Amino acid sequence: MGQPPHILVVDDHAQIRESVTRYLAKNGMRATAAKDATDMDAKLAAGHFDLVVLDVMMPGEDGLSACRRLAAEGAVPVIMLTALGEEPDRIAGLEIGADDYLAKPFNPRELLARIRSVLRRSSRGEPLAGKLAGRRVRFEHLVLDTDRQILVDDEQGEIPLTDSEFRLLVVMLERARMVLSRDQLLDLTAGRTAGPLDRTIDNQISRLRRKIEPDVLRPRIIRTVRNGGYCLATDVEEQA
Amino acid sequence: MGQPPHILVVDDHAQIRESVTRYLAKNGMRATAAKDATDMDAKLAAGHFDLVVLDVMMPGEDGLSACRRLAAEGAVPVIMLTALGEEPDRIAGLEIGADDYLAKPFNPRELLARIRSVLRRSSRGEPLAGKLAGRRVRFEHLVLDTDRQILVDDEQGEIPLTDSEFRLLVVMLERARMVLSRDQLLDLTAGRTAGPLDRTIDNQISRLRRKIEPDVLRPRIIRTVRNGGYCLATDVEEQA
DNA sequence: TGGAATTGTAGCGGTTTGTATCAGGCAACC
DNA sequence: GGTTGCCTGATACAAACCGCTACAATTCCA
Repeated sequence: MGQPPHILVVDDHAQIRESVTRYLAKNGMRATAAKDATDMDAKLAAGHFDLVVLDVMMPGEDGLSACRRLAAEGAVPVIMLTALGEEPDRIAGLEIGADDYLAKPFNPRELLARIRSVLRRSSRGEPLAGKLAGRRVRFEHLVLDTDRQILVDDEQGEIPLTDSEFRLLVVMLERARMVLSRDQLLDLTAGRTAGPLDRTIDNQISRLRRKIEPDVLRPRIIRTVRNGGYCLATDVEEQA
Repeated sequence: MGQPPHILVVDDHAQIRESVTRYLAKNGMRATAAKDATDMDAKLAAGHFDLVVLDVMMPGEDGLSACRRLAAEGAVPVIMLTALGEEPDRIAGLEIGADDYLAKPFNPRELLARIRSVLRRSSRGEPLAGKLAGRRVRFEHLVLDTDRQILVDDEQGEIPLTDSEFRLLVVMLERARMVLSRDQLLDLTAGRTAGPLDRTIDNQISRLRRKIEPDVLRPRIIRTVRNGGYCLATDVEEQA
């Protein structure tokens, strides 16, 4: 793993969130906190995570229900935290698709060990193009072929994309019409966090625009949001 | 899962062996018992198992030691049974490479849930379950005959593969659409870890591409992921 | 044991990508 | 309306990465 793994901690108790994220950060991981299932969904959409630590008891959507959703999607492994410690609940957690669980109160060291264990198991690579792997999608006058990593222009034919152009485009297509900050884009495409003078994303956007915008001086597909980031301002539809 | 999973239960107490194997059999699994590490090795060599349930405390070779061996080999997932229930030991079990553990005395239903959880986890990333052996698979314009270690091109006929080309191709076919780092590939094909200037995998990819890519200059089947590794970007289907 | 095939190592060169820098544009404020 | 300051677009350059060839080491087999 080139980058330290990124963990999302979901718990409604602020104190637990903070102590856990701090402990994980101290032990060489990146940790982000979410306060409920809605927050979790937002964070998952906005960044890249290698594992989710999920509390069972939460206001709003239940932890078990949230876990079931994540497991069905299969994109990210889950460790459940249960305050009950009762067998039926513990078993329910596993049967629902959690990769592991831990009874509260727990030893942080043990949580860390379990996270490492689950990560080791699921350390095989992620799919290249995310949910778009193996598909072809159309937007405006272009069709992206994710297998061949090329764009097909309705008139001009094939346009090859470099790796970073391709990753950036895939990330934006998966989040069409959402405003994505440079930080988010850098996290999603390269899995790293930006330095203070980082113009990497600006540069890549510029290069990508040259390949997809009919009029580079007045970009329509990738719109700039001043002080916000960038936004793919077009509809995306799947192609047979 | 076509076949019911086959579980090997290793414990020196005859009573536990029997009750566990009986319980697993009643719940749709095949279960076999072994009374110590030596017996375990014999059973593993004689047949195929999907998971090993391993007691920590055993006469002869220690359970932790046996677990370390199995984990190093990486062929089969392990669930440890510990009579102690003490944290330090539990953590040691995970750090040694066990996929999960359970403290005695345990609820058989929970053991079953954990077995299912680990099996689900370890089968998720292996679409063909590593059991490409003895099968024939098709991808793009090629059919790989694993028995003869030969590719059959739809038009050009048979293409022989060297050992390392074959191993590399099998590993990638088993993980189609996943991005595999050079480290992972070297580990999976040769069982060793890469040095700092190791270009072995690049070289083997290059040689393999020459045999399978219609246009070597623009590879379509095995794609390079800059800073990531390689990815087999095509569907793989089993052939009768 | 000798020769052929296979596999690992070294190095060159092209491509891609991150960083630095400058120029233009938008907004706020006087 | 002009000016100032920040933000973004574009260019240039340097470093990193990867493909390929050539060669050395190893293995395999007769």
